Amino acid sequence: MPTSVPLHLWKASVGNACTYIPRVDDKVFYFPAGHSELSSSPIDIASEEPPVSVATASTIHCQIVEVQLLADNDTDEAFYRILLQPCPYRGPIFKPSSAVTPPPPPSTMSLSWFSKVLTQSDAHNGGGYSIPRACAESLFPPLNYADDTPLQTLSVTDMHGTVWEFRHIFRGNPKRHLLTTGWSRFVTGKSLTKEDSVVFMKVGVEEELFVGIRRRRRMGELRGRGEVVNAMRKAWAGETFEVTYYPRKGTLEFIVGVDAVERVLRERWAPGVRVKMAVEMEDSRKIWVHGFFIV
Amino acid sequence: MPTSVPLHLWKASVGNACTYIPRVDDKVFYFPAGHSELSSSPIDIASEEPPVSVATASTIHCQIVEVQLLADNDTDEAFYRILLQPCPYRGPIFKPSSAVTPPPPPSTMSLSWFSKVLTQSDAHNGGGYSIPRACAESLFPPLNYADDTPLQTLSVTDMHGTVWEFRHIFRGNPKRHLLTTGWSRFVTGKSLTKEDSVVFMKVGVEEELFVGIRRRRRMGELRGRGEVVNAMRKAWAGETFEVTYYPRKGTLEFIVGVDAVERVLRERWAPGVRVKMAVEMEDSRKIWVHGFFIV
DNA sequence: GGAACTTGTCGGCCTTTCCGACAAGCTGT
DNA sequence: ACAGCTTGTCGGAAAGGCCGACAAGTTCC
Repeated sequence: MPTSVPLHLWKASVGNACTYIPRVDDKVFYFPAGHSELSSSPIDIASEEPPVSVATASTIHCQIVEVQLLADNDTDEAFYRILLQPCPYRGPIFKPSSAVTPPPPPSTMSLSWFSKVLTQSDAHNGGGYSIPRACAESLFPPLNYADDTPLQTLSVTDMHGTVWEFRHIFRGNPKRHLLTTGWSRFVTGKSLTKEDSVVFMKVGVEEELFVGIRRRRRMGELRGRGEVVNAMRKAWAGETFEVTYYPRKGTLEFIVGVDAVERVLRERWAPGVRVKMAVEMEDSRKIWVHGFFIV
Repeated sequence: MPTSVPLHLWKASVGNACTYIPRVDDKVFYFPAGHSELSSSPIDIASEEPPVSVATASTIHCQIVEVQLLADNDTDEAFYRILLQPCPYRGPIFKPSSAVTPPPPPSTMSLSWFSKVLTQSDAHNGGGYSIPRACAESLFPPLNYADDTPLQTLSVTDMHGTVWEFRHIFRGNPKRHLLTTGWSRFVTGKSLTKEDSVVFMKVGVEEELFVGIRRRRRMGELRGRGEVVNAMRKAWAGETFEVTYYPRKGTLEFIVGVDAVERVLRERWAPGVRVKMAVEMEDSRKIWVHGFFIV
């Protein structure tokens, strides 16, 4: 029932809220404890009936059997549903360091994207949307700035294939980019509120435009208690099990690629080690962060 | 490229603007003269180069090879495109009079429909649509008339599968049925103007609602000159040819079922014969017409 | 031919949303 | 710290569209 979403759109849609993107045949670690935190009602492993003997296993090594990258029908949010087969973990396989992190297969499809957290004004007031200048200039077709008030109509496709039209105008004093006509309909249609994020994406040479949504926070991110307990039981029994995960800022990831775990071990990272890393911000800028590795 | 439309919706959509609906294997008469009238620029058969020797043939008997019932992408209008194979006409086949007009195969799918020519107010003023009482009562789900101002939201699918939502309210003094919210968007979306017709249809036990459009008149009804001449040439040469026809009030039908022609002959109708016939009006009412058969 | 009913049009008014003014906040120097 | 740029919020104004009043047109007796 949920809409299947192509990989590149799915990635841009979740942004950096999801560090690991599942692929078929990948080896991963499943963290039951993390999973149980996302249950809609608390799971007390000790008192489950019949007992969940998984309690002592902090992680379960699995291979991914099937991957579905999807968009939620109600909220438009990108999420994944995967099938996992528990299998023995035989320790890290030695690879020459040059081959340790194979570069992702080069995408033949160009994609640029820009996300913005909706302000009060964007979400309700007046019915318009302030487009960050960088977004307008890097994603949308160029306006004719010779005109008095340059404007164009944008056709943007959402994750379900529905096309939305927006009037993009450059006006006011000082001049700024705005979405006017059509924006209000989008906001009500998608039930967007103040702190939700909207992601505009430009794909390929035809420069087709897409739009994704990251919700501020929602009850929906919790999975049914039965679903979670069921997955834990099956995982422990060694049976194939299914997991649904909504990537979201601040939501624990309980499926982690083996590579990532092993890299931590290999690099001998430990609390206190100084790190410097490039972080992609919500608004697409990159910043450097200096700090200490904590856990 | 145009959308394919199921038979029952197609029928309701054209209403009585099309007396003959093509079916594969049907025997029909093709009237080149009628076809040429619908060319975008006049066809002078005498001066066509190379010559169109079809001039003397007033009708060409054909069998239908292929039928496509379609909806125009731009205007939503129902039209058909058929493939015809010219074949010799061997005269009427004798049938016992009881079998002369076989009843159409009983449809397992119920369909009711109601059409209305848009008034000035419907098409522009105020943004609402006056629903004829009979339309509201026979097609739309029953309102709760105990309420002060009964209202409901209708989901209606157009010929391309797009769903439109309309607020249906029963208000005013005297009370009347109206479409308000959503109607204006439909009018602009479909570029409807004053004399266009809108057809609401209810299908099957689930009472799904559909909407079709009959345009008031449009240049588009004329076919390309080359297309028409080409069909005429091929027909005369006995080759399979293609014909596109937009049924419209007052547009000559140049494909006529053999049955219809033969019935005229059989009944010995001639100019001056008195007739009395049931005519289905645009607004779905039936009236009796007394008059004289003219041609 | 008259009463009852149906529905097209209109002006009023409420809601939506488009607009520039202004200023807060950020960036880069 | 300051100048210049970007963009969030606001009140005014225009447009869109919902409303009942009214009356023209129709149907049914």
